[in-house]
Amino acid sequence: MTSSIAGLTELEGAVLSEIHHRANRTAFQVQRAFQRSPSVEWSGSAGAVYPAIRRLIGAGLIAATPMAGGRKAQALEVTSAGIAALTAWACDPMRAAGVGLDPFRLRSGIWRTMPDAARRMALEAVAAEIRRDLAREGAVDTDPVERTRDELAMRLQRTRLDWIAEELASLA
Amino acid sequence: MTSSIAGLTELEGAVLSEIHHRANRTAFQVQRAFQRSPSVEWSGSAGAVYPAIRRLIGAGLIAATPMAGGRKAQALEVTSAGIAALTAWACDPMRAAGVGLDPFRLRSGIWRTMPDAARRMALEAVAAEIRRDLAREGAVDTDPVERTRDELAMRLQRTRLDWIAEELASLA
DNA sequence: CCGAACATGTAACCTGTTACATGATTAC
DNA sequence: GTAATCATGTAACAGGTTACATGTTCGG
Repeated sequence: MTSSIAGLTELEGAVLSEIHHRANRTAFQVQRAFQRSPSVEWSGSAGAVYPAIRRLIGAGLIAATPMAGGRKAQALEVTSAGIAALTAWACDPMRAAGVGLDPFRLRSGIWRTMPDAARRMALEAVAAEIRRDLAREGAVDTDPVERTRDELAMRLQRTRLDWIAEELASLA
Repeated sequence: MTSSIAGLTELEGAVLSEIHHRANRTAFQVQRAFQRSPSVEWSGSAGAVYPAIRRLIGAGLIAATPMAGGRKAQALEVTSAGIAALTAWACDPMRAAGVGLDPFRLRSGIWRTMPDAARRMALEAVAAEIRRDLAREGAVDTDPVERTRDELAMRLQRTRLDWIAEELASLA
């Protein structure tokens, strides 16, 4: 119980999950996973990932052991304390049920204030972008954890498309 | 065109919208609106709102005029440049279509890795919290912009509830 | 041998958070 | 008069972003 971290941040939880549930054992692999994932909002910048991992190691939630081979790489592993923290973070109902930062939702009210022509154009542009996103997401991820996240992202996008369709219909 | 702000942040856009589309004319009213709104993720802290307004004034997107009466209050108004910036911000398809920071989505994959009993408990706790949120949101907002946002928040929560129901059904 | 990918980090900067400070006005 | 609300701000801190620095290893 060396943990000095009371509640994990979203990034810290995501990092723990990345190491524990997915095959990412080095800090670099964790960072790259964030960079490649199109659905995650963070940039996966080194200036965020490496300090986060250092914090987690300091708190005893991650253990780092030098890897065999010439590479400087350190093999990361989530400790039992880390698993407990990760579970607590993932299962906190208050945080899980939060709406989060939803750029679409934030803008939705504003679109309704716009004149019909501009509104229609804006809605159709966003719908096109969402369809592009859905097509991209069609490439199935091999990892079950990420696949589940993609699945929910697609549901969210379909919900948005439905809403846009209703808005456009109300304009016609 | 004194604007030194290239792209508005989410908070800056929300502040402009708050002043322009809703009746909030002073910095204090804007701040309070953020604090009261249960759906917005930011805390509506003075340390965020006041500097944001100062930036927007500096960029010429907001005009501030002293209000009549003893109060120190300044009446804020979105300038024409501000309206243009707000519209551009609201209608940028890339940003509007983004998934955002979704705590539920981030955790969804992790829940699937949990043993059935714990998973069921976690899912039901989150579902209960979502239902509580939906009940709260039932209180209809008088403002059309905020009401639209609430409506979308409720859709999102219902989508989540559906997903949880399917997950629980697959466990049975 | 050379470029791409691996691997780890640091520094300056920006923005949001909490917590505090200050004072005026209004309702009771 | 005194408590609540209005109104504006600052300071210390936390955390993420970009951009840079550094060196290794592997494939062609």
